[in-house]
Amino acid sequence: MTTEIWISQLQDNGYRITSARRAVVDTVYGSTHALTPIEVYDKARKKYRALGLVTVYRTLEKLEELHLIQRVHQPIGCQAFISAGVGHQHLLLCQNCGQVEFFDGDDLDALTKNISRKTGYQIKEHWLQLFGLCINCK
Amino acid sequence: MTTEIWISQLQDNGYRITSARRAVVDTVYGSTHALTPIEVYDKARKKYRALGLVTVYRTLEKLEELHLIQRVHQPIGCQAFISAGVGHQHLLLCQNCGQVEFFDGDDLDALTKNISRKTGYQIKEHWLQLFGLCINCK
DNA sequence: TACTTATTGAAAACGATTTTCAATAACATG
DNA sequence: CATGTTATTGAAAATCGTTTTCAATAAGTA
Repeated sequence: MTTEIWISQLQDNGYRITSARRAVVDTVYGSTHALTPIEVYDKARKKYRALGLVTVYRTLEKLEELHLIQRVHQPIGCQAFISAGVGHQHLLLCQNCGQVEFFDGDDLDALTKNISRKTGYQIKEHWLQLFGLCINCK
Repeated sequence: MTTEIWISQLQDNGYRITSARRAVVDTVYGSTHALTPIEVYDKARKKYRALGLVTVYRTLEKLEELHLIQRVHQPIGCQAFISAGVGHQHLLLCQNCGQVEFFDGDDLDALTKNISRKTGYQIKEHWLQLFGLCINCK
């Protein structure tokens, strides 16, 4: 698993491969922390000085569109991104250091069926996020 | 259950009761849809024309601080507010009409214990939101 | 009724994001 | 490998949502 997977995904979808995009991909891919556009910009500029913030926004937009990254919602704000897990996964965030972990325990079927019956809603999607302290921080 | 409950909550916490605040409270209280500051502004101005947008922001801030309203996170954005349910509750949103419903099925204890064991995290909080189609829209 | 002080709305400031635009570089073609 | 087309770039300007500043006003107290 390398950044080349994302690069080929971009390529396969008709996007050109540039130094700017490589720098953004290298920064976001494999990060264990959700990064805001500015944070991506600061980090990526260490690899490619000429990078512009606008390009960071545009590249993140494309990566999200291809489902390679996903937006992370937090009490502080909802502008940060993390590489998307494979398949349907949920997030577990450390409230202290910000580390993000994935889990896929989808025991929610019983719950959603139950709610569906009670409310009459046809449930299509769910968001589940856990917050806590990681092994190092607790 | 009337808006007077929120009014007294504000009063009890040392805030003065003004026409502007009444208009905002009247608008948000009991709304079945999550409302953004601008939406609150537009609706509330029908009750009190002199209302300023700034006051809407400031009043929403206070209502949130008193846990009378809560922020609703959606794919479109995270600026909308809805009156908070009593106790620990989760949201169910209609993807078509935007109606918001509460449910409290907290069968998540087993799930969180499971994840906690697997990941080593000490889990403190969780966010769960369901999306679907309400009875009228499906 | 008068006084103190929180609250107000307007305007300005601010920060994050988007748009515009001319220069540049990716990559397909010859 | 050279050339041409066109997506992509970064800078600057524009825009949007939100916050701050400030003098005028009105709520609640004495």
